Amino acid sequence: MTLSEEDYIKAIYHLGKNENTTVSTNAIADRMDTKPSSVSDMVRKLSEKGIVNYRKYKGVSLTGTGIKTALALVRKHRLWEVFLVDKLNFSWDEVHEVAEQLEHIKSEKLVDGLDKYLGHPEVDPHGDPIPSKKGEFKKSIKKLLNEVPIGTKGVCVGVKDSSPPFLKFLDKKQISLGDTILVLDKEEFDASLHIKIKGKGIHISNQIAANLYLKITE
Amino acid sequence: MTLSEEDYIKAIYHLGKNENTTVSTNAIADRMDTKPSSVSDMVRKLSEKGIVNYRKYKGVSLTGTGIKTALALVRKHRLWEVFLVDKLNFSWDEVHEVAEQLEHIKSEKLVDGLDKYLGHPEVDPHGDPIPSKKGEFKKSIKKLLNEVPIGTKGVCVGVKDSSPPFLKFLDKKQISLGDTILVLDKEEFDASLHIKIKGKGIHISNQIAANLYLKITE
DNA sequence: ATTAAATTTTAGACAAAGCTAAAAATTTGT
DNA sequence: ACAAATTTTTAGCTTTGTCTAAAATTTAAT
Repeated sequence: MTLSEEDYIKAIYHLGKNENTTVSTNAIADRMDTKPSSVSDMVRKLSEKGIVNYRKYKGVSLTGTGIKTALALVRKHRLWEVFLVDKLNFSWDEVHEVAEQLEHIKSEKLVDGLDKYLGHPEVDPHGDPIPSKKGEFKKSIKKLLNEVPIGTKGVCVGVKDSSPPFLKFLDKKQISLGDTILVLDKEEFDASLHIKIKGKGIHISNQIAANLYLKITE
Repeated sequence: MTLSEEDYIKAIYHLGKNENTTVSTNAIADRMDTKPSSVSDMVRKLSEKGIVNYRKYKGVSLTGTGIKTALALVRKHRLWEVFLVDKLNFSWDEVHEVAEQLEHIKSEKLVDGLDKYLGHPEVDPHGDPIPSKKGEFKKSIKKLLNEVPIGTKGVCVGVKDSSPPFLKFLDKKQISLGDTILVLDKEEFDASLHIKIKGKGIHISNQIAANLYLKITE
């Protein structure tokens, strides 16, 4: 399996999102920053290898083998992201490019060792789930913080209101993208929230919560 | 800098060992398990890029830039080896192949972070010195354990007598390749040694010491 | 439903890195 | 010193992955 083949497999996997969705040549070319003609060539090759299902002009989808390969790559990518953030103090937004390289390293022992060393994490720093060795993983969805039930745990992945005052407020409260948030309790009176973030509990208004996106795995 | 170029640079560096020694085409081909004709091609390319000095039929040597590149690769390789052994419990002899892949990952922040995370190690699990970020490092030499002065610290890298009884003895004493050994004291009477290994002090005869190779950085 | 627009595939080239076989240069043996 | 042996380079071909331009197919629009 070459570098390039692996990149195509990942692209097809991410574009196919939900299931065995069939993906268009142009979509792949766009995502990979290459030309449709190159995609045609590679897709034919992957098809001959039994990694994708392909009918000319009709789009492409991953076979069982293809999905397994894709999940192994995603697993590696996300484990490395956890490593970079947890152990080497990379920040949320610096990890992707490096993980993109690291995911191509071939060594089963390395991946297993890393997984164990990191304590078998279930999500990466962006809140996306990490497939198990067998390829199992939970789906994750994005919701506004004020819409989730008590007890929900997730990663803060975005803001709805991106005005400077709001961002400044978040900064003051020490809430940053990538932080894990646990919803402890809700006030009935004003729908304000008690949450746990960075190890300590804080109290935020419903209005704040209504502008924070949480990625949760269910 | 492509993967392949980096591999050639490392090969030339290791063959040139001591200094700006000029290296032969055949030697490179042998070490890299490729053909001399391929080496000729690549060497011409590296020469055009200012990474090696090259005169047809006269051999090749690294330029200043070339040496800097080589040292950066060696640094990465050895840091990863330390990571694999110290953090992921790889054994002495499993690390090379994986480090060979990891050394090609491009990210200054990653290398610096790894170095710091590992506590700025000075030698890899084989006892070979790790170049600093600036490319400085101590030479290392191999000596028999009974020939080094008190206070010497090194890594056990080999045996002179490889007979089963001796190896069995080492096993019983829990002395393995890759262990760091510190010479604590020498008995004048029988030249036996007190050494520290795996955190605890033990006592070994001169005869044993005379059959253990230590790699020390001076 | 037939043409126009968009998408996809093919054909032909190119660069990187390798190989084989043959030519050129260097080294060695006598 | 000169022929033989060795080493190194060149020439030409292959594979992988890419590109451009042109052809084929599908989709959309009137």
